[in-house]
Amino acid sequence: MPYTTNDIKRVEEKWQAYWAERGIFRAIADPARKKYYVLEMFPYPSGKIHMGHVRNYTITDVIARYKMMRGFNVMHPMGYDAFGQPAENAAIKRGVSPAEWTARCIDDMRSGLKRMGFSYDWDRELATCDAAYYKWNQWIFLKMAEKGLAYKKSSPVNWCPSCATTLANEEVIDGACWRCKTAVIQKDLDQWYLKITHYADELLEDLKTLKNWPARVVAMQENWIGKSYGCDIFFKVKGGADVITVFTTRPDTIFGATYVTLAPEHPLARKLSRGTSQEAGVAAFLDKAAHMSRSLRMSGDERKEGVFTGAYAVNPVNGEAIPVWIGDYVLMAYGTGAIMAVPTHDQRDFEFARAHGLGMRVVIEDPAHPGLTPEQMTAAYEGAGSLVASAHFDGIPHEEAKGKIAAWMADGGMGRVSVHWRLRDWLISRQRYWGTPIPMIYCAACGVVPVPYDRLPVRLPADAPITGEGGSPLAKVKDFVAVPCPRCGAAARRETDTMATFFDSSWYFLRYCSAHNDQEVFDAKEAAYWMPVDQYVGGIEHAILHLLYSRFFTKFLRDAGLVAVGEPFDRLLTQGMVLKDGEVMSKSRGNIVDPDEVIARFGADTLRLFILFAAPPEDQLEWNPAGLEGSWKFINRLWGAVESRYKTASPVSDGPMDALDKALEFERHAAVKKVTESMEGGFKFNTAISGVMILMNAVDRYQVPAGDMRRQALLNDALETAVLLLAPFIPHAAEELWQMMGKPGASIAFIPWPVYSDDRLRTDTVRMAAQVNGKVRGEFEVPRDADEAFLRPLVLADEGVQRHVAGKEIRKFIVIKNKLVSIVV
RNA sequence: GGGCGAGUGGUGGAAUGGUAUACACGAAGGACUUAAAAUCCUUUGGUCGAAAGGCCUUGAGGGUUCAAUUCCCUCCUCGCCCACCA
Repeated sequence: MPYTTNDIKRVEEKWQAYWAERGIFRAIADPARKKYYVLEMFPYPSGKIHMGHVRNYTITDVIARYKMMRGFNVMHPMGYDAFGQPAENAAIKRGVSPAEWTARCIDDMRSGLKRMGFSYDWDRELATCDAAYYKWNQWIFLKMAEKGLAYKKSSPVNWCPSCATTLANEEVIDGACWRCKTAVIQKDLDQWYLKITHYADELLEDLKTLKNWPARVVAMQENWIGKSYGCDIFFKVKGGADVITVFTTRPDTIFGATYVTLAPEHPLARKLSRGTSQEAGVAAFLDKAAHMSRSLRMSGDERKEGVFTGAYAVNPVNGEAIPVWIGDYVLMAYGTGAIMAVPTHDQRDFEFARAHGLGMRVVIEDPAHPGLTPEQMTAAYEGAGSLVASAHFDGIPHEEAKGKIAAWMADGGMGRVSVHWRLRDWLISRQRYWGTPIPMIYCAACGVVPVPYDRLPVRLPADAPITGEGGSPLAKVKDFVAVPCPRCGAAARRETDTMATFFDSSWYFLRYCSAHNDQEVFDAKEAAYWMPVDQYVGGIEHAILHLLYSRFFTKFLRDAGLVAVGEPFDRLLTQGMVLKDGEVMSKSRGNIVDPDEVIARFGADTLRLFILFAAPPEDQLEWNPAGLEGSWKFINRLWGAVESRYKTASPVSDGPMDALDKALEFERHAAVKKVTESMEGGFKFNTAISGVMILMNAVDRYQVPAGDMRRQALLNDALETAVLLLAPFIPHAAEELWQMMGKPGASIAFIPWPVYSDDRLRTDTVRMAAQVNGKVRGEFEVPRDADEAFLRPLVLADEGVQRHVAGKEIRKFIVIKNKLVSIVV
């Protein structure tokens, strides 16, 4: 009678095969039906699925199945983000080709996913390493190049010496490679970029429309895009023609500028020192800075390194000549690579000035310390105040002064209002093998020539030597490199770098709409129906990179006329991590639990139920073997109840319901309401499941005398409702139980979601509490909607209430209908 | 340094102004059993009390309110993200 391990295996395999054979979850665009596109972040196939995947995809699967029952035409696809470095590492370590290794990992993952019973439309399965997919990466790249949004330039790039490749800014974490943690250094290279900054304003503005994204993800993207309003101010170099343009967000402090600082990479840094006594010192400093890794240079805390150039710059607002320094705390890549230093009102400038004995002048008065002199200061004053020592701007509050001074400088040609962004263009060239070849050709006569569209894909050669040491493996494949120029026919050579893999994942959600179209990047009609993704689910670690790039690609493809929407993901849910013993479950920590072992013992339904019940989806989830057994026990109880108490001989209700019947009906409707509201109000699966547990507790209490058809019918209803409500969570058991109940239909996934009626939840009497001075002193069973006239004598007669009211004056008697009365004495 | 979030029983968690601790796990006691497992029943925030009942309790302190886990202020702790971004 209990649901044994053998039952589980039999039932789960049976329904997985059934779903696959019947194509139950195949999605077909149908304009007559309302669509729902539910998507998880596709996995990198590095082996078998792990608990993080299981959690992510279980969440998505419940949403998909719930929406099916709500009548939506649901698309729920799956694929593999299959290019990337681990495949190359495997090639080096185990001598197996990346293609072969990846194919094997994909097979492992697919079978793991199938064992979980996910409702995928497997017909849409894709892998980014297939030429049928990456051909369209190349196509998109060429389209971007046509619009000037993909371009090549030489510039200092982040270089990981260990991976021997370039990294995007987004891939540099704390100055180190996001993958191997090696310190990243700066290196000049000729590389391909995507002009994401073209969309900076829109990427920022449209964040406001993403009302169903977690606020923190929106905030993170906002910070990342980093729009700053301020001024560019022109400082002429004394005794020369050069002009140093600085960027500041604090034009109100211009009268307090006591020196100018250049980034070490600034074009004037070396030039200005020439012929001065500082020349040798500057050269030494610049050499040192150039060879230092970014993380080392940025780790200087308060020890700000710098050197005087020997030159002076003229402050345009007062004609004062102030020294020009070079400082390692100024970044070439942000603003103009030069700043005006106001040590009294900027902590970094303050520290630099103190370290190098530079001048200071107070220009914003701290209301708490009027008349403060620089000598008395122990830190910069960055707060609010009015201007002093600032010519005719004295006395103006500093916020107001910003605009006034900016306008005044602009009028006088001293500066201009400006906006600077933190966001930089996206470097996509990688000196790697296992990625999409960049479809460009270099011809001595014609220059950089795109591969013609009709010659795509540029296939990745199977035989590149992968050593992991420096340079692009493709450069060593002669047959690949040598190519006639498409324009003049002369001997030319191919680009041998491949694309960053984030390129692949920036549009895969569009490819799913017509996954096997070999004529177009995707079918515009299909995309028009399915897009945007209604619900996207994935890890917070993709809050910036993947989501920002996907938004960028969607805007580009919209401008290219291929898709109507400008934002790809309507709702976003970031699921929490899976922990064990308080630490993130990971292979390197050696604290992983293998989903397959759990499935073998308890089944996929139990695993799903545990993961969903143990915590809300956004929260961290602590792995708990006892909780797992609890979930198994609950499925067992349900199984046992249906098996032993459900009667299929279609009993009909006869006679009016008594109090016990009404109580069961109440619980049944309450459960439907609770689960429905938990789903609609942000997918609170844990409370949804607890709602069904409460119903099952009521079922257990409900006795059906033999032959009592009315009660049997009500019990049947309750059990059917419980099975339906649980169908998205434990689909295998639900299908089996539904079948045991003799119910028709191809799958429980398409049985309409149960409805509840508020009438059934409205009881004749309600329990009310009585508070005296805010403390509960009594409880009453009273008729619904009882008013003060009814309640007052009743409540005041109560012994418990009397104890606290007797002999005191009743000041207030407040009735909150059907909830409580509050007495103040 | 900046931003965002969190802090509730032994544990995971519930409640978003109205009876704090739903639901589950764990624990204790009991039934069944030769025994164990499974299952079922009872109890389970702390504290004082024989009991009735009282007092305390949602990180700490204050405030608003008849009523605060929920709103406001101050502080503490933890987590995540960003960070010499001018």
